[in-house]
Amino acid sequence: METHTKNKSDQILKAALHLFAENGFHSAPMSRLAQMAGVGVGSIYRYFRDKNQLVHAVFEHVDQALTTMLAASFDPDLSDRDQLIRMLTHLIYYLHSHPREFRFLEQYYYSPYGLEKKRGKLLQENNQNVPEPLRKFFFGELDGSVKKLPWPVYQALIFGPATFLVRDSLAGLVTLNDDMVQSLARACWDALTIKEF
Amino acid sequence: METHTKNKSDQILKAALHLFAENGFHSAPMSRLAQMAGVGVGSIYRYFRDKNQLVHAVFEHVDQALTTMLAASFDPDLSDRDQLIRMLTHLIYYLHSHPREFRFLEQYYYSPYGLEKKRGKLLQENNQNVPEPLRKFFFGELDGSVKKLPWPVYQALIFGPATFLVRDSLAGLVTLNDDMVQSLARACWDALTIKEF
Amino acid sequence: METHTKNKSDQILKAALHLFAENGFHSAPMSRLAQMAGVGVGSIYRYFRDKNQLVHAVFEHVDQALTTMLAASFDPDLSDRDQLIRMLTHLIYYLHSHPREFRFLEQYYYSPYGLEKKRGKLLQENNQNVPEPLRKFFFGELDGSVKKLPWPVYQALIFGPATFLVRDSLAGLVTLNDDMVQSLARACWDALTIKEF
Amino acid sequence: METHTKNKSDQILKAALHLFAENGFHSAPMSRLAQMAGVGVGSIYRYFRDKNQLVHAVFEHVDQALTTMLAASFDPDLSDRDQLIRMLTHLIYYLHSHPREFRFLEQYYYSPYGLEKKRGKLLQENNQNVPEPLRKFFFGELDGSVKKLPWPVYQALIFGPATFLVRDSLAGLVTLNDDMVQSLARACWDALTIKEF
DNA sequence: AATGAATGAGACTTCATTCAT
DNA sequence: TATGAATGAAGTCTCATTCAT
Repeated sequence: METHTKNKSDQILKAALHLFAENGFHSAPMSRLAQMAGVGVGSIYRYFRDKNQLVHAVFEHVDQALTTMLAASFDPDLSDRDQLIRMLTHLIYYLHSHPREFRFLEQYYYSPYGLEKKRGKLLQENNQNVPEPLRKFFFGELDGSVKKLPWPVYQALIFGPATFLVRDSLAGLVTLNDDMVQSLARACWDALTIKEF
Repeated sequence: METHTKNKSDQILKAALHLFAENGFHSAPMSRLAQMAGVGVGSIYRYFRDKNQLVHAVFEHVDQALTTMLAASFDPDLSDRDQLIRMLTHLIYYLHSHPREFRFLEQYYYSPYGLEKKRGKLLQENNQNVPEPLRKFFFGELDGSVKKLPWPVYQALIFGPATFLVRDSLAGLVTLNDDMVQSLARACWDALTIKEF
Repeated sequence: METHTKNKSDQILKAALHLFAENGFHSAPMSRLAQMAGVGVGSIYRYFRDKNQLVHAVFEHVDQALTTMLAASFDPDLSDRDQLIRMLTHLIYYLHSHPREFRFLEQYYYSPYGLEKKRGKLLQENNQNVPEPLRKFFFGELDGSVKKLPWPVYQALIFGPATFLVRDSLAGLVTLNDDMVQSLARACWDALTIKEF
Repeated sequence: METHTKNKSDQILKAALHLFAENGFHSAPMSRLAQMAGVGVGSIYRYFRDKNQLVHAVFEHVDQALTTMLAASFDPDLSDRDQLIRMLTHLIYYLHSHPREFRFLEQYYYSPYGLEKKRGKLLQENNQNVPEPLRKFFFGELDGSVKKLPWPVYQALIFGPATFLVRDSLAGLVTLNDDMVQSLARACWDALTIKEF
């Protein structure tokens, strides 16, 4: 009974993620949310100032989990190429197996909510959230045969395809399989490296 | 005297695009929309059954313009590589110079509205909207040194990075320049082709 | 093409009767009404000041037809008893075979529309609409074994049962047959006459 | 302190009865209704799903009270004739002294609202609402000199005249007095019984 | 701390009526 | 005379938020 408060706040966050992802922010009344979380409507306001703040809190929560997962995917023994492929593979499978989180993030980023938070983006230049060992993958500080590219291009090349694929998969347009994931991750590496003639 | 305000239905569509892109679907009351279009509220309902239908109509409109632009970017004299680079370049500049359309499309796709329309996606396998000469770029029917890839991977590699970059640009995180656009487009081609040692 | 105007007004009246009876006054938009009548919306307003007046006009129309039918049911050769039975029989069959008129009248009488028109009631004491030969049946000026009754009671005893029965019939609660009609009409006569011990 | 305003749901029901009876369903906006009930608009929707359901709820309420009153009019010591007369007398006086209820019922029955509820009619064959001791009066299971009549005819003869009279009375066409009520109730009995020569 | 009844601003939509053609 | 596009007042209903218990 000690972590009572923490539990209640988590229940709310969980219900919110569920409802937001499934119905969109605007078809997720606080009342239904409270019901789903098993708490009173008023209680939500004890933990979150208002609905806006709740939305942002859900984002932080989901974002945090994603970052943690990415950091855990790091293996110092791998080459840069293998590490990149590993990270992308993990990313794709994670998002694919967490469809609520993915759907939430998409709605969040591309809605007015997300724009308020422009500067909170995961992939921003000196974003403290990026786990140290992965920084070089985010900002293009790789060596060897890797092209010198502006970092935004670098990020676009790495993360654009992965999210695009997961999107199609969750939309039901594609059935994901290992072959797709592998070939996509390898192609991303190819995009970064210099072609030899 | 009849031509000073285009079609009334177009005025509405235009105002809707504006408001939806700027404020999101749910902060765009029909009343404000009518005001911005310079028509009575009731008039909107003469042209569009309800708000939902208006949203979809705006999508069709924007989607159509985008498709037309892409088709116009085709030049039969170019090699596949150059044609791909040209198409991506046009796409990026178009989206960048039509921020309302881009913002609208993103909100639309990643909102419950867009999901209703899942199967209407621009990039779907036998989407009639894809202009004929560009089909090979959408579905990976390129030859030479191009990898055999599942088409969803193919599309992800081509369109993922471009939209990712435009997104960052319009979010104010990046200032787009020709160098970025060129290097991104070239890298996309590299992602598709076989590395030679 | 000569009676063009008359026709148009009648078309409107007819469509109005149809729609009012079927949907109720408030689910009968002028636009649908115009459409059903095959005229423009604006045209209705050339023949009727506004919707209210149209409703009243439909009433006059229906009321007129009913009165005419009743008058035609009079046969000077019959005894008072047989004449009453004949009149009630005709009334019941008429209403039953004109369900739209019946439903309209009921809605009209028991709605605010009808109350405005209180004094227009068919059965009012010196209502000019009551056909002369039938006045004695409406106001109790019958002789022989007929009770002396206040005229409102008189009317209630005659018309109350008939309308009640038709109501149930049109509501689908009862399937009308000749036996019912006959026994009801005879019972009405019995209600008016003195019981002998 | 809790008893000074009955149940909030009852306040709403009462205001609704008032407004519906006086103005008709369609001139009784939820806002005015809320105001009259002394509650916020939103509160109505806590107790009733929508306006339709409110209308039906008012009906149930009124119908219940009427049935209760009728049941209370039963006196086992009276002959069938006296009991019928007593019941009709009570009915007439009740309706006359509850004009709002009467006006509401009429509007309800003869409007699309009532038709939805066709089969809920008070006088339907095996309506559970009919109080047991009165069933024989509703369905014609009387003996002695009473005619064998189809039950719809039976009901029409009993209830048709009474409601007809009250209607005229409340419409201001007649001033009700005991003589009228008595003579009407007796005549109803006469309508049911066999004439002896 | 927790609750949920109460609230009312504001959203969407309908439809009687007008008026320029 | 006939039309129907245009209008906006008014109606129904939702839901974020408050506050007394």
